[in-house]
Amino acid sequence: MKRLQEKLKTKISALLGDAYDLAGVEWGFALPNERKFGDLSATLAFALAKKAKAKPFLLANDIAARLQGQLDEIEEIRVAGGGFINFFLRRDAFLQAQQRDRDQPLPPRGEKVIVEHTSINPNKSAHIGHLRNSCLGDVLARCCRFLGYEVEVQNYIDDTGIQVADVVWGLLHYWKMDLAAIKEVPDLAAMLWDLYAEVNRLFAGDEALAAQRREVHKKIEDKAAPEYEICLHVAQQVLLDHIRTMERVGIQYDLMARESDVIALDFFKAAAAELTGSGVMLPSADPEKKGCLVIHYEREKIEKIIVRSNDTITYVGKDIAYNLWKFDLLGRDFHYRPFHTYPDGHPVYMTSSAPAPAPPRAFGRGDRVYNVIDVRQSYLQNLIAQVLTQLGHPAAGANFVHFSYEMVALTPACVREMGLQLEAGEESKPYIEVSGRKGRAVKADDLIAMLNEKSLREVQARNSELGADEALKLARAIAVAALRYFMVKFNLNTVIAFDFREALNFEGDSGPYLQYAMVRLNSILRKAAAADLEAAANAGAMSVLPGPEKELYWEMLLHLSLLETQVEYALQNHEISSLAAYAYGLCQKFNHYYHLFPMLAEKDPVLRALRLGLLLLFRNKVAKLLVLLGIDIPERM
RNA sequence: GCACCCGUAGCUCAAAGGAUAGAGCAGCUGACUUCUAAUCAGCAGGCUGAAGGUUCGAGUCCUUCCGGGUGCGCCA
Repeated sequence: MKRLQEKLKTKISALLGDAYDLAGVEWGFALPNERKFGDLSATLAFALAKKAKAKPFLLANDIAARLQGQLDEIEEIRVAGGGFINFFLRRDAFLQAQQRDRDQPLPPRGEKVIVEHTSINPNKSAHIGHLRNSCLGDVLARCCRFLGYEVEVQNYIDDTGIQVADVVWGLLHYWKMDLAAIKEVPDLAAMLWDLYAEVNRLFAGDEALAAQRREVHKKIEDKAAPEYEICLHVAQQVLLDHIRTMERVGIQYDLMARESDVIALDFFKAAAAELTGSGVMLPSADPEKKGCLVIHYEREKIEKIIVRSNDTITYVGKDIAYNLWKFDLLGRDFHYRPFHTYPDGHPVYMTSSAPAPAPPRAFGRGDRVYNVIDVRQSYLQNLIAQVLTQLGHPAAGANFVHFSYEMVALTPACVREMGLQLEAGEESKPYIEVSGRKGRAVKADDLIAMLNEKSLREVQARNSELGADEALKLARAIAVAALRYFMVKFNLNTVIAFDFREALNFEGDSGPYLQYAMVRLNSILRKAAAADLEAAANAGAMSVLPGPEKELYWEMLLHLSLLETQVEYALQNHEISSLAAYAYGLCQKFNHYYHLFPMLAEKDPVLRALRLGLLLLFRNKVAKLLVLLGIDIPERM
């Protein structure tokens, strides 16, 4: 469909070139929401009318008359709605083209995209807020791959920050554990979840304890025993826990980039030379920030401290260096070591500061960078984009994308439901932000467990003859679909006020609905094959279909043809949710069609072949779409 | 104070400046002896927070106001 639209636009521009001055006129095609307005609608007359100060309706009529009969793909052109030029496609030709081209992959783009997502502090289990991040990032990466980009997924591990020191202090001085005892803990991340919340409560009211925490942080930075070893162990174990959690929902990484390596390899020193040399980073003129090096943030006219008066580097400073590296603009590289291998054989590498054999593929060197980070970090992300441009890298500045999304929050009712305390004044709030620090969040593993449990009950109720292992496997696939769909179905700037009932929904606008449609469709195609009713990829001419069915058939065909366009739209407009909506709409259309027209029982072989041919095309397109959403299609449901 | 986001059906959300603002959930009717009812068909539910403006056309863009949220630290 995308190629067809481009082709038509070129032809139309050529045909009208003599009569109209199209230079600078912005116009395009849209799919009218009702088929009576045609298959493609052009707003050309409106755009032209604005420029020529003429009546859109008259212009549209003239244009339509000039184009009539000139375009091979078009059956008819009509003018409606005061100036819309509506095109009706030649349906049989379109059907044949769709069936012919359905397995053509998109050509490689020759560009590398780096997607950073997840990036959870390695000091506690992941929660639902992190799941939104990872699901969005994962679908984003899959879309880029689908569109022909080389994709590298990075997960940034802040293993040196104060939050890790928090739990190290807690383990060592509050729970009085030593390294050996800590290594014995089976589910460290979940245990630290509670510890992290508890120590933060303690620190809040006690300056002496807070000082102890800073002391622990300093010992970690100085690599002092046993703090440093405990820190390393904690960060590694928690990271493995995160990897396990995300793997459960089908999310994988290529590279774990550690902040400790950014520091150890002096990345900032290289960045600082550039920043100072170009005058982007300056000593602060503010007496309160005496001795600090700052960058002026133009958008809000404030200064951001990059180097503190004690010469230590702030988080932004490290992040600037790291992002320069992503674009290969730093002149330095990490070392790399294999870290983990997924069951499917996919390896994950970890950065390292110690020299190591070169990995089989080069990391970094991105042409475009997506940082999937919630909207609350916009200020810092915008600052980084500004700095890239100021350092003389406008291309990098333009290709540095903060893939920003709103937070996941809990409703006060949800907080109470979990047996947690509400603070003063929170009862009347619409929602309360999730916080690992306060221990106020739904743990990712807990939510997945609830989904698995509910899913298993549903599976057993419907498939009593299924073995326990099979049922469990099926239940998990359904749970993952429900979770992933829920996490991406909202617009990015919609705050998700988390609700157990909605997250656990398997009906209607949900992941399992999509799976169910595909399972049903596959079942029909399986039975068709068994009954020697060959489903032909080239099923004939749809013009032989009777009226109402023809319209439904066409509706599905037309929308199926939009897959590539939809993925490009989702990427360009940062609306992953539009893909979920697209998938849902397609499956709704299929279910509707299914209930009206029999496939296997149809006696007329011509009709049957047409219907089965549509199912083949549907399976082809929607299977690709569900891969993008990370939703598996089970054998049965 | 400065910057950003949101306000649409009872609830949760869609709507790519376009044609009659759509879904799901909840409610009510109906459809399994027929390709899987995790489905489908139907009913009901709306002055898109308010007022101005721009436009052939505004839920969408601009201005102001009202109501909510977030960010702005020598934390990360």
